[in-house]
Amino acid sequence: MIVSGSTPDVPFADVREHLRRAGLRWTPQRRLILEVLDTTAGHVTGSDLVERCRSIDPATTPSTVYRTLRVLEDVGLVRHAHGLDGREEFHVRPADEHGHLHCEVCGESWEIGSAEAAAMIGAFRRERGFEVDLSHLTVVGRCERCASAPGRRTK
Amino acid sequence: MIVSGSTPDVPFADVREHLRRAGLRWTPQRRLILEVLDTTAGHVTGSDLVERCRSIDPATTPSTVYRTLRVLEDVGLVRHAHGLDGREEFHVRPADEHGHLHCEVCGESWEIGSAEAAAMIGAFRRERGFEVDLSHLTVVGRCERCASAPGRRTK
DNA sequence: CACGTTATCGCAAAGGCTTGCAATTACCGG
DNA sequence: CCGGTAATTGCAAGCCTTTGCGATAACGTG
Repeated sequence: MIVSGSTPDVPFADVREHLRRAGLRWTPQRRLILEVLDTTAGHVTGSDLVERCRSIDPATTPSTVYRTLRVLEDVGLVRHAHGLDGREEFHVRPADEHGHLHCEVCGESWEIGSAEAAAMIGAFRRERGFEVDLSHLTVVGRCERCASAPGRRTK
Repeated sequence: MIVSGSTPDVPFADVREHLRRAGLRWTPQRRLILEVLDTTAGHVTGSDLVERCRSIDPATTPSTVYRTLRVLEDVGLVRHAHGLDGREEFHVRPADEHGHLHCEVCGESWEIGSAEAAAMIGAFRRERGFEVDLSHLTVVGRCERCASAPGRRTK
């Protein structure tokens, strides 16, 4: 659904280093997961990722995938946002973060660039000392096209 | 966790009318659910609601509760937002909508009033024709206190 | 290169939520 | 107040995700 920009190559050597520094290990499972994540344009849900990994290595286990996603996220290599239904959607951490705009009627989504978000982020920082996590931001509502017509939930 | 304002009384007669107009029915199960929802300060997750309803009527069934929540939301009597983990949190539709701010470190949350959100909502409307759904808005990041210290995920 | 420590894996079970389907019952009309 | 139609309910089964636990295997050391 979301088709974002490039496909940044993740230097596995660096990843391994990243993990090692945190006392973590570099395993074939983690490598596969990261590889698939990296190959994927846009975002993936946990179950999608499990499926994709399985198509490469049928032995892939859900628990390992989900746990690995957390580990990679803790280390800062991966990020997640939430889809329209609240499910987590993962992606390799991009150079410049962005949030998402979801139309609750047609289900389409758009990216919110950091420039566009600057004003609101600044406002929360200024008035609350709150540091907004842009890549985690999901704004739901109705897009221009759907805003005119009535109706609710498509999904 | 969230303890919002008043406990608005829902006039059941009106609700019944609301439903009837949409060709829907007023059943004891729906009444119980709405009653519990109305009695609850702040937001509830689906499973919380099931539990609360069960403490009143042990015969309460999850599927009915979840389905009823959707129906009530479609009719406009109930709304939901997303917690830190993405789970839906329901509440009787308040007179004035508000969004939420969640600190991903300490887990605390605050309300974003419509006045405070006006600028950002206006910006999306102006620049994208996008109509933001404030009561569905969940902004995640780090609160003032937690922003200084490092660390990730508390939960 | 073998060994020990301990992070990680795979499994199984459980919790949260959704969905198909047959039985029930709210509601309208007579 | 009775009967018929269609919305709802309850159940069972299923998907998604998390978690405890024993077995496995990275990785650093000797």
